[in-house]
Amino acid sequence: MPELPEIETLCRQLRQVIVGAEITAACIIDAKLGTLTDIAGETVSGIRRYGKTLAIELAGNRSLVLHFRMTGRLLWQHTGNGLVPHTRLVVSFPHGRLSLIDPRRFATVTVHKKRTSIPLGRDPLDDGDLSCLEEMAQHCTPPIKTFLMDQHRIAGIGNIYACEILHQARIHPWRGVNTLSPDEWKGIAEATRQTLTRAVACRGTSVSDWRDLFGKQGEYQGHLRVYAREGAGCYRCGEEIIRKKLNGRGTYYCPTCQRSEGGQ
DNA sequence: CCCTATGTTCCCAA
DNA sequence: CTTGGGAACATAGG
Repeated sequence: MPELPEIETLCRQLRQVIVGAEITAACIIDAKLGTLTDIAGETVSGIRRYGKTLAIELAGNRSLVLHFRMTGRLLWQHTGNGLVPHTRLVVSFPHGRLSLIDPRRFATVTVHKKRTSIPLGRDPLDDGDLSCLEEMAQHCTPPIKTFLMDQHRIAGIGNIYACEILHQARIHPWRGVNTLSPDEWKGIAEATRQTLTRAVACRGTSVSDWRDLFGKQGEYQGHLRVYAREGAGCYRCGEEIIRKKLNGRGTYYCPTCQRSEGGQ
């Protein structure tokens, strides 16, 4: 579920709520998550994001590292009501508690020592300069959409935003990366920066499960131009939006706006 | 029963 | 060795 804009939303909201606070207890509800070394008594010193990975940094130079996979999310509650369905982990603070909710149970939680070093590619928001992408692409041939979603190259783009970025840049998802011109790369970099920035401003995309830290839906679903719009008209040219599979993922695009050689 | 789902990793074949 | 595809993970919803 959550891609870069959704994790960034959680990051910003968590900074307002738990930085400087002391963890009073951490309770694993779903044994599949494994066991957490004791973090009770630790103070939260900061929140960081690495692509789609979220790290809650602790003063004792460890961090709680979360990956939400498909359906994971976090919920902050001031009051100690009953657990909402699918709660897998609860971290308690004096002024409220943080729950990890995850119907499909793919999410992971680990405690890392010191500064987490996670082998990920460049962050499209933190490192504004994406000109390195063109260079990386010279030595490989995958379709541009596959390339954008490869977390070791650029970290944070998933299926929804890959589709949206390529529509904005007017590039066909199947286009081989080694066939793109410098101008097209500029367009992709710009579309990436703009799409992700706007999605963050909207607190993410709630097409199904996604909710922010306080249980509220995001608003970017109202701005989607191709994702989940199969058969509907392209807002730019009126053509019907197509959906085909690429690497097993539903891939939405406009066959007119995103026409190009080398594609299906 | 069928298919789909915002992610990642592993296995196997070419 | 590399690349690409599919399955697996587990669950809900249409």
